[in-house]
Amino acid sequence: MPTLEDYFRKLSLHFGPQHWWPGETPFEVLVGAVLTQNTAWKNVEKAIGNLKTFRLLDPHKLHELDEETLQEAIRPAGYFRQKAKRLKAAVAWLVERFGGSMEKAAREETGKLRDELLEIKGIGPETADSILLYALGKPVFVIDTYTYRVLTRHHWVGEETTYEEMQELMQSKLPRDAKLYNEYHALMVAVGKEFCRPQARCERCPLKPYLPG
DNA sequence: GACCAGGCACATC
DNA sequence: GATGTGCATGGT
Repeated sequence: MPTLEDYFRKLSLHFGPQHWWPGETPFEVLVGAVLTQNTAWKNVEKAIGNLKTFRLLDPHKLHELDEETLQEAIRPAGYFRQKAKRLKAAVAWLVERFGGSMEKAAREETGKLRDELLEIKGIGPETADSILLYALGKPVFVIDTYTYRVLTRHHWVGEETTYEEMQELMQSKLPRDAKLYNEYHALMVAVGKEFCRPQARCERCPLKPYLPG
């Protein structure tokens, strides 16, 4: 019976290094984490490209920016009215709590940061954990729709398992290592995209044979 | 033209 | 507590 570490090795061999998160700075990762909610990354790239073009990809700039202008800039990412509000809320937290510095934020304790992020309207567990892991380097395993699909299809967990339970499973069975969680989650997305779509053909999935279930 | 995409908050029973 | 719905653009 394969272990989660076996899965990691198989995925690494098949897909190679993933170089996640696709963003140049911690703040860009935070912005991307909000914009990618239920949205293809391709669309997020356009939105972030707009922000860069107008030199708006900066905590203080975004904090001062009016919401309508922000909406227009991020329109390609979809749900642009909601996301403008959510981004403003996240940026306000960063500016007011840490003077806009992701480096300062990274020095705060992980559990405290997670609680604070979850209090922000529009930031749920996945967005919070993506920020913690990929922007702040905290050892937190991110569960997303692909991770959920891979774990359930391979019978690691049942369909009804909650976010926190899956996260706890991954973290309890793997060493507490941000680099490992980073690469592992990225690989989950890679295998999920190619082999674990809703109507997927699993024949060539590198994770076969599945666990018995 | 359906279906899907690195979710989340809120309404209603 | 569980179940349903709105949010929106863009690629396949």
